Amino acid sequence: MNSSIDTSEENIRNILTRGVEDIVVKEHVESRLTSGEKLRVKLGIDPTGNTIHIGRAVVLRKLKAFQDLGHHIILIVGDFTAQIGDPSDKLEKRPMITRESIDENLKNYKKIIGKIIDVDKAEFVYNSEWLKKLGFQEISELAESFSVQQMIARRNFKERIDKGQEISLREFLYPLMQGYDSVAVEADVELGGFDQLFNLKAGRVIQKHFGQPEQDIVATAMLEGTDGRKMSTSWGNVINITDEPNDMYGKVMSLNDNLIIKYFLLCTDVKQEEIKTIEKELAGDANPRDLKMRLAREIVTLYHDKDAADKAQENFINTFAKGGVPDNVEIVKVKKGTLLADILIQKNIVPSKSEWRRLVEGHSASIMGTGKKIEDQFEKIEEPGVYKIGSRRFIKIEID
RNA sequence: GCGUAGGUGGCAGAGUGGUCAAAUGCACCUGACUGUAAAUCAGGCGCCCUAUGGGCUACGAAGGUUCAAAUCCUUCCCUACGCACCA
Repeated sequence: MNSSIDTSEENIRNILTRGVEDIVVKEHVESRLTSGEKLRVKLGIDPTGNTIHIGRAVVLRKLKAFQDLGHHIILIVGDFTAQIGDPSDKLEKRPMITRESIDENLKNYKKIIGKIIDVDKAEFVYNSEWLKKLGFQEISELAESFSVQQMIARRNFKERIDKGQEISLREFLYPLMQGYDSVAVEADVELGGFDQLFNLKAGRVIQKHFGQPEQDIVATAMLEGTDGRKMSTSWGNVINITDEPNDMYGKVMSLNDNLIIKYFLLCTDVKQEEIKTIEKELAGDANPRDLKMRLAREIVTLYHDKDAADKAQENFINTFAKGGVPDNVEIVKVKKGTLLADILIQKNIVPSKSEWRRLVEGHSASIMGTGKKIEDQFEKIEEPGVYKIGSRRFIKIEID
């Protein structure tokens, strides 16, 4: 019995339900959590990205919940596996990554991840440490535990096969490696996104092979991006946990209405009963905007602080609801008579003169407060003021 | 290695000598409408030029044929699929 372990029923229930898509051997984890043992909780992290978005944060927050209960958390840095490319979240082969960029990224990663978990109390290990040492004999033995049928039945692989796309044999080895990680750290529980389920389960198989007790698995729900599609950096529908408050707030506000509840559930600490109330309000005649504002505040507070959230909200209301000026507008001093287009391009507000011409033709540029639209692409700056281009690009111009 | 089909704008995908800065869809930008969005409708979507016009760059790379090439030829590079090799 370890007295530092929190075994309260409510917390345990929360940890096993909220944002959880699937649990393998639910009763088993439940009883272990209740037992007061200090569990070794594993999460594999991918050191290739340089940002963390709130979709990935879901599983990290789950890890944090385990940490808060007093369990030992272990983050496996997949430096070895990254060289192969995890097929779980892609329908295509992933490019392999170099050693140097992994080191570089980890430093960065730790800093970011510190916003969620207590990095000092967490254990970080590189999986190359043990995977590098495996010889062909061991690998063959590991491979014995899986069948080709199992592999090709996986959704990701199956889709690729159906499309006639190539699957490298080494991609089949990925689950073996991730599974072996569990053996190396003697994991009691492994966390992961629902898309990882196959790999997570592989850990059980391999642990069994090595005579270890099988780990339990907690697979978290997947979070859609702001537009409702899969969250992906290349779609631009991503909220990064390192985003500036105003930016983060704005992105949450641009969320599809039907994702509000899911975001509350997966991305905030708002109590579940309270979320139920919000759900009712949403079904009633509440303005979704207001609930979204609440959501945005919660999220900004989580990754920045309450003060930043207040300011971001004020800024949002001011800029979008009232059509005012955001508080972080860039200010430039220019000489009277300067070509407006030159300034805008120089400041990267507008990418090219052609683009600027189109914007002017579309009546998208104006001087705030004066109601003056800019109708001439060769407009010269005659008066100071805040120039608004489109709905969200601003620049404050002062006469030098 | 042999064979086949291909490599086109952010992506998908038409075009196969001039009418092609390149259809269409997605994404993106702008306007209208709204409740911040979404949906819808309208416009735009290589760059440059004070321009209902002109120039430049672009269809894997390099050369060539032609008055004219994304389109034809040559070489090269790359991708997928099949066959062969491994047996």
